[in-house]
Amino acid sequence: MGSPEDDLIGIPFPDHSSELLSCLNEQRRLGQLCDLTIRTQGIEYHTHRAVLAACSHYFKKLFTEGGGGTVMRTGGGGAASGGAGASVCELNFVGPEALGALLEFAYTAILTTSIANMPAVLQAARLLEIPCVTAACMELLQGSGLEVPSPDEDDCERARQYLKAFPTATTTASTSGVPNGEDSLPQVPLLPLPPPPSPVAHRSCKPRKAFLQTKGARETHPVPEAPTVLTHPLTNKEEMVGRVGNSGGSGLGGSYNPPTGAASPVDGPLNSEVFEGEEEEEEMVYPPAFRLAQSNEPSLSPQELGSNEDPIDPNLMAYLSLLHQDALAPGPDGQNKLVRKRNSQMPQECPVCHKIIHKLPRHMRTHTGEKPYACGVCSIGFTRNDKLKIHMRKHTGERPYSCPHCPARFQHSYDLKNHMHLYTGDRPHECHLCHKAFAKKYHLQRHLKGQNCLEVRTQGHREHVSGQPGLHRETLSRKKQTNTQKRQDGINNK
DNA sequence: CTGGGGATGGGGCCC
DNA sequence: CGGGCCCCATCCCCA
Repeated sequence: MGSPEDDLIGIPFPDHSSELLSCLNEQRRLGQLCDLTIRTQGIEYHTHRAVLAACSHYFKKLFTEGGGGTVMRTGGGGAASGGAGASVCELNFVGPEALGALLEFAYTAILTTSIANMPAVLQAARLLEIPCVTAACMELLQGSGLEVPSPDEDDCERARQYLKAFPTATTTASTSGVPNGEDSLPQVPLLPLPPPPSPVAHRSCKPRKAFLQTKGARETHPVPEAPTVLTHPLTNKEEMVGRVGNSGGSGLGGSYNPPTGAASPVDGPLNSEVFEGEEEEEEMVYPPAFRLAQSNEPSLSPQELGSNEDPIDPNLMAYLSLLHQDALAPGPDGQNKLVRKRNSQMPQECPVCHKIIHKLPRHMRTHTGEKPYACGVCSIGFTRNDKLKIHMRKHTGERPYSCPHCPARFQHSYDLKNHMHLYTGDRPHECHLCHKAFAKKYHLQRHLKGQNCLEVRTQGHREHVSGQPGLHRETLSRKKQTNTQKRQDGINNK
């Protein structure tokens, strides 16, 4: 009998985690199985405790160290009925926009927010103890030359107090789950609420405001801080908005669409900070992915550009946001533009994978998933025109690379090069263990990876031989002989 | 298991 | 600064 490890196989399902998250997000959108309602400044969000606890240390403490676990049982009965009867958290120390963005992040791994709202999101991420978001926001703000706000002590204290008071704070919500007035929700003894302006509003955002004004790209939308548009194509926001029939909100809360039917967060206190005198909506310069999503080009749908199954790298979002900023950069500053232009011609470090790339825009399409060049025959999309051109050879039958020694013709130059190995006898890829040589590197890799190399097998056994009595040296040597014989036969046949 | 062709993706370089 | 080409890597399929 072998060891237990011999009997166990592990079958990976790489998509499982993303699909799981996607399902949870769907449940959240439909209000299904939600066992918690978060309320902040009159806005309610239905959500799942487990998801929050998995993302946020604060929520984890809230639900596990406090009395949340026991309370949850009281509200658990309603969970299956679509969130009715779920527990309610009052988190008035976090603004609705920031909370919406963080919830979106928790369920999609995509942080969708505006540069202007970034400080509020940062503060919320700090309070809720979501380190990766905190780090990403700080990096983005620093990279943008914006002020990184220091933690708000008042909010921190309120968060702490809420954490302490939580065991007695949660209870069942109204059966409807809809904020249909001030139903008798027990309130957590919190510090006095600040006046309506959200944390965003009362923070030192004047420089940012001026910054955005000089960008001249803020608009007359009801939301003073539209989410960074660059994130739109990379989340399936349009689809989501469309599905719930909310055509109005482009803000974070609006995109989240809390299923309560309550006033959209876009109508929140932030509106008090509507920028004045910015009536003209300038044409925004979007990154290619967004242009595609906006246009009628046939290649990409928003889902293809980025879906829940394909969460965008935070660094990519930062890059896109910076692109967006560049697009909004003040025109008269010719020098800055010159610098940017020159930089764009030089090899640049990819903000996502950190490789040095000569043609960064082209490279970025590999991260955004943009495939603007679609085959007219089979509709396959390509990131580059030259790839489409090569692909078209498949349909046209064109084989421009012909072998000088035989009638063989190839679609790809590299295939011809591989083919030429036949005549040169060149086998440049040699196994360093068994010294078997291969014409193609991949064959060597397959040789090693597939445990085809006798030496790999042998070494592997030497390493585990003490723990694996089931295999004997005798067997190994027999196999070795067989393989050697086979190789000899092959050579002789040739 | 190996060899060969096909297909696709990505980077560098030149124009 | 994008288009086009070349080269390379990787994977798949099939004999």
